[in-house]
Amino acid sequence: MPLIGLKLKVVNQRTRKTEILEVAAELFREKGYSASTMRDIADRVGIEAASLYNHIKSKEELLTDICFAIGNMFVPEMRQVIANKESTLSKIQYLINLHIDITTQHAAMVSVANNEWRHIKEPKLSEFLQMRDNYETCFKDIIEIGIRKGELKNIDSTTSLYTILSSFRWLQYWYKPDRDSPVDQIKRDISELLLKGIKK
Amino acid sequence: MPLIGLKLKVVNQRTRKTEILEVAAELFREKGYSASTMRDIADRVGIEAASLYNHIKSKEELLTDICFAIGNMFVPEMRQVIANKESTLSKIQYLINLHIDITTQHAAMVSVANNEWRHIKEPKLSEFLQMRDNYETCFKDIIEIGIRKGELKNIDSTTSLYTILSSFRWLQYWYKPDRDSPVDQIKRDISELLLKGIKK
DNA sequence: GTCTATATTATGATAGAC
DNA sequence: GTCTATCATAATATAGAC
Repeated sequence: MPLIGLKLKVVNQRTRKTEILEVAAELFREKGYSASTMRDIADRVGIEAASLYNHIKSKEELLTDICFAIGNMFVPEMRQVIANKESTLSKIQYLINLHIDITTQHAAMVSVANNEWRHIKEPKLSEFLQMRDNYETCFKDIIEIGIRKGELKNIDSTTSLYTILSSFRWLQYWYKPDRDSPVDQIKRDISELLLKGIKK
Repeated sequence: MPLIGLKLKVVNQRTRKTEILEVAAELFREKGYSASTMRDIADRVGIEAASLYNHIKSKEELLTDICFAIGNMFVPEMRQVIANKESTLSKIQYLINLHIDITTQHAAMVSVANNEWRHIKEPKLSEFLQMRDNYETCFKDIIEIGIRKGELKNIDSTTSLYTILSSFRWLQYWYKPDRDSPVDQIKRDISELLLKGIKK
């Protein structure tokens, strides 16, 4: 199962809107959505705050676009994983790699989608939460099937799911490509830890 | 090694300041520090915003108090663990239990200390980060000694450390005592997963 | 597409009566 | 210790010139 479909429309064409989105994601990660002002964003882009409104409708549109851009990277991948006939372990292995790839390639946006989604306004908020909930349910189903098939230990599936999903969180803050191990090494290390444990 | 010293001065005496701190922690977790207003806090306490200033100096004092309250729960525990002569595995086991206990007992404050510390102002911010950095360095040393002694697999210690620390994060959002497994079951499940892996 | 100027609203915090 | 009234500031967003 090769990783595909990770590219995102929103960061493909290098338009001004793309630039604003990337600057906003970086700022929202650093200071949080509420503490980041339109002036902050405008400063980094190199224009006046008022000029931003020629490219976007509102500050909240920036947040919503970022969160859905990340969500939309995971959804089609999960569909593929479910459709596949491989073992539970290789499905989980694939999802671990997927999370690490997306997080290291889009660290700022992943951080915003993980931590700032609360500030999305209805009705988009419900849509986002439903997307996330659906993803988690699919992941949990994979774990539960693995337990029934005897591939996985009988650890509570909710605990397993959230422990695994949480365990990637540090990457969005700490992973620096130039300082840390290469991504492939991180994938091997995290997979070893989650699948077989730290104990020798 | 029994868990001791988890009680906190700040939540022991039921004063008005205690109440304000608890309300603030809950609000900061729900909406983030920046999006939470003094009027929000005052509403939940049942007084006017101006009255809060008879008990606290500023909004930022609330944040700083919360973050250091949590930090100060971990520091003496880590000192004890280091001084102890037990095996690496039982030290890690103890620290896992410690994180789960503190997080389930003080979920809102842990969430704030983990996610809102960026808004602490200098010089307290540096002090907080140094405390955290020191804790992480101690934890990493334990892992590295375990690898050298042959108790742990040779997984990159930075990756191991942050993967383990991150893996508890879901508890601060998701753990509901009435809905989920009891804390002791969670401890067993997470320990099993991190120490020996999900694979059967 | 960017600017200056500004409307509108909300914030953290203080002063002073009770 | 709590209130009402208010200050000073800063936020998002819009209008209209260039």
